[in-house]
Amino acid sequence: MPRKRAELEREEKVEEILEHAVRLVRAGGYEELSINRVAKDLGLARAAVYWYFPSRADLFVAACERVFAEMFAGPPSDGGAIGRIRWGVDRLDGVCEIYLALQQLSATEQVAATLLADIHQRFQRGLREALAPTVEPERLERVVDAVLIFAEGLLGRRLPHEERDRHLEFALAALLGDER
Amino acid sequence: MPRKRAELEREEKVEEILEHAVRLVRAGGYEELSINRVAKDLGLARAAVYWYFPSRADLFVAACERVFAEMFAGPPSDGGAIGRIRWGVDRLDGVCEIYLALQQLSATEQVAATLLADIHQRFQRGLREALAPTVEPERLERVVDAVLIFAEGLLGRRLPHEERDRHLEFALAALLGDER
DNA sequence: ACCTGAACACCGTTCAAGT
DNA sequence: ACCTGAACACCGTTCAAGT
Repeated sequence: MPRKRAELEREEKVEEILEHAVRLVRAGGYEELSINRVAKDLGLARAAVYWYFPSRADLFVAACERVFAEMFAGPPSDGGAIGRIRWGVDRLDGVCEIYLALQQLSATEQVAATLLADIHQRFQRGLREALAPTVEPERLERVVDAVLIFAEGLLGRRLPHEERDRHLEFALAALLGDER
Repeated sequence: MPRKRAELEREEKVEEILEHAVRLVRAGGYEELSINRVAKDLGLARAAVYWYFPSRADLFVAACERVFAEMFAGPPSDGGAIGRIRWGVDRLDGVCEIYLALQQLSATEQVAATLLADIHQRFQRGLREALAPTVEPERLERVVDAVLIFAEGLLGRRLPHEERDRHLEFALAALLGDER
């Protein structure tokens, strides 16, 4: 379908705002992202931003969408199940503040809740793949959920890498059934 | 030690502010607690509040201290290990938003981090007591940590009571060793 | 010691007015 | 369609000035 020139220009502007929003969010989560800041940095009036994004929350969620898309775009790890999961938790830890902010926002903002549900599904798919060879089929779905919930719990702790790994390894051993 | 009249009056004022802060925090977490709101409701100038609490974060943490003290003051459950843990998660869920806000604040505010560490310790003590009869001593400490981390992960999900219990039960069965 | 009023430097959002 | 400037209703914090 052929695009009108006006549509292209609009998309460029959206792109410009979104890119800057991603930069701010990466730097300091939801707190650092303010409509005022975006407008000032881009040389716009504050109100102009609202022509492209209906609210701060919407802009944040749009930026999150980008951040998490890039996170999932990375190459899948090649280790065993535990190696892959550790790698996933590492990736998630890299956007820890953003994830927790999105989680918090999802309590009041539908867009945030929708994106979060989507992210959950993608993690669940990855976990299912990683764990399918090791876990009995009838336990698989519940183990997947449990691992994800535990990983989210770990995230909130903001532990040093090493300690985080210790907890993760222990929980995985228990959840995957530690008869080896 | 005998108290001076001035000291008593000061404590009464602190008490008044703190009580109102607790009310606001209970109603809507960190977001709902604003210095302006406290001042207006109590008929003070905004700046006056700073005579008793150095910042909004400090006032929030002081209010949290109250909320969690009351939470721990409740009667200990009488069920088995799993019953007691379920009961604890229930209590924690009752102050879910406050707990998550405190967790978030603990990333930047020392007072918050200190209180959170204290709360962790109290939960760990409770869990240790509940699990000591069921879990081998050398695994106990790590199981305690894992259960608490899992519970925190559950908290962030804001699931309906029933679904939360399902996940908790599954994780506990795995972590406590499900050979029964 | 305690409190006020004003100020500073921010917010998100709305809206009439311009181009 | 896109953008501005001003306005509204908030924030947290500081500080000189009062009692």
